[in-house]
Amino acid sequence: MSRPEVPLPQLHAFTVLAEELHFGRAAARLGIAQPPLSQQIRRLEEKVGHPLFDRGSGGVALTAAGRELLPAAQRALAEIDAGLRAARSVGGGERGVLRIGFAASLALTVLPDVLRTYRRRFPDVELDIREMTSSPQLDALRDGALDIGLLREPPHDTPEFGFRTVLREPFVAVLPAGHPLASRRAVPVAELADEPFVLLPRAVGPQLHDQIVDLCAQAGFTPRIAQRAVEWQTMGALVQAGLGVTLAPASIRRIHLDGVAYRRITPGDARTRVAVAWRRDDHSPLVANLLSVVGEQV
Amino acid sequence: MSRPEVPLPQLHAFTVLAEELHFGRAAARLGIAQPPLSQQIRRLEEKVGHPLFDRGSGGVALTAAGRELLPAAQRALAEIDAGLRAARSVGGGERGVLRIGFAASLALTVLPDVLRTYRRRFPDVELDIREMTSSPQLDALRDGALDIGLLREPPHDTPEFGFRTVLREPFVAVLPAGHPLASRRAVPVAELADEPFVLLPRAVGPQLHDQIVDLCAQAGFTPRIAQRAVEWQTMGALVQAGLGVTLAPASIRRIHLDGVAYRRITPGDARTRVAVAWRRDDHSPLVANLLSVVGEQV
DNA sequence: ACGTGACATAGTCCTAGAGATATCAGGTCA
DNA sequence: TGACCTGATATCTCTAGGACTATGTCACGT
Repeated sequence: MSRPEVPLPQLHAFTVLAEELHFGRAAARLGIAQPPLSQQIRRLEEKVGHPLFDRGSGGVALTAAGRELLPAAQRALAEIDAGLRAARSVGGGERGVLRIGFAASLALTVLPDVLRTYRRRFPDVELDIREMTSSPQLDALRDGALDIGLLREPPHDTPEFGFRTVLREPFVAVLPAGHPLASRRAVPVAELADEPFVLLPRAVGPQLHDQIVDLCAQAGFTPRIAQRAVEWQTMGALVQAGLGVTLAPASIRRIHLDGVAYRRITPGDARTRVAVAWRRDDHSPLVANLLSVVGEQV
Repeated sequence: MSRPEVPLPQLHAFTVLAEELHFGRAAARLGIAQPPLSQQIRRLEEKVGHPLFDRGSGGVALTAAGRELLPAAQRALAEIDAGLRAARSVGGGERGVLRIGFAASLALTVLPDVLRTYRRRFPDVELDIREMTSSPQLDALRDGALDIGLLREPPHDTPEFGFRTVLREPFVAVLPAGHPLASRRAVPVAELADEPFVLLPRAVGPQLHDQIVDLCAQAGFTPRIAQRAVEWQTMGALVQAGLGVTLAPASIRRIHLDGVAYRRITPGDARTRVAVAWRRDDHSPLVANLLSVVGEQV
């Protein structure tokens, strides 16, 4: 493809004149006077090397050469138009694919909230959502397999990534409804010392796991872990069945289960932090938009 | 389709840079220095409203918006390129459709000569060739159903049409080989006075028909027409079968038939004129080219 | 620390394109 | 024949685009 020979405005003028077949009307449609239009056409004809219109008495008509050029010119103009529109919509983050990783513990709380808001603002963005634990999320972000991570307790010594806190939530005690402690408004953590615990496997979320264990340690005991479960629903079911109790982020309340009680704990100052993560050198508008949506929401 | 927003050179620079992914090399390919290329890209990005390239360390890469725009820009440039080429080839008469009408009597002589030469020079022109008698040819030319006519004895009071003589040929006598006159080198027309004649129907070619009858009249007789035939081959066969003689344009000699003799006539000064005809206000390059080919050939 | 490669920025120049107004020329039709 | 429509010409102005050279900045490798 060599350098362009003809300016686009001339091709545009050409197509309009080809439609109108009348210099005056075509010029009006182009918003210019008639003489400049005559010039544009003449220039174009000079560059093509042949007349494109027959200006005989009885009006203006396309020549064979003009009929040959017209569809090409129309397609080219349409291509550019569509291409610019597409580039703008993608560039503005209105369209595209956004790959989001999320920690399992957010599946029922933060994730749907964020997605709902984002989809309402950017309905044409395709969302590719994958459940992943924290460190694989960061790995995937690093090598570009992921655009956004949604995780708990982000590390803070990583200038490579940006983090924005979405939620800081306290912990609650999860008890069988019939448990004696369930009659209290708030449960002192120390009182759970002798209870069997249901907990997530450490590998699934080391930060959260350690935070819960720490809570117990601060209350003066090491939890006896009777059962492990990955999903919060499963964990709820285990508690319901009386296999143990647990401490969990407060958003677990959204899982309503008969026979399971959620109670504040004392001390109640511990918080688990949920954040979105992104690669700092990723300036994709999709990411920026998601972050701004998150920002509004918080 | 509204007025063009971006100049083509910018799109061209964009596609080249997208291929090279290196400002220096792309500029070299474009035959310009690097700074102007940077400017072009910057201007384009401003008009699009979003960056098209990521200039991070580690080289230049297309952004999502750039990836969106690239194929459209390439297609548009290719369209224009192809469109211009097509228009030029059609405009130069290198390509297109040329509709030619011809009189039956030229089917074996002038027509193939003209067509052969023309096809060699303009192999991409599609030829639409139809046998037509003279006046329908002129009618068809008039209302644009035909581009070129090839006929005998064109009328001369028609400023509407142009005519160019292709051939002026004498008449010959067509005789059975065994006929006494066939032993002569030249046949006086007057000697044919008592012979039965084979002639074309007047409606098929009034000018030629009348010219032959006139030849006889000048020799002092009115031909007795024993048989009519439209095609020259048929006429030859009739002569061969001894049903009569005839006078015909000399190019009929090209039809070699055993048992048929062609002889000069005396007086030998009568000529029949073959001409190409075209509409004077038709400036099609196809027509012009055909005329110039005919001009060279004569 | 220093050179080098790669791209951006600044400042300047030139030209082609696009626009306007005023006027001319060739039809058509009343 | 003269008014009118249509397109072409002539002339002028202005601007944006495209080009250059020189210089700056930043990251990277020795």
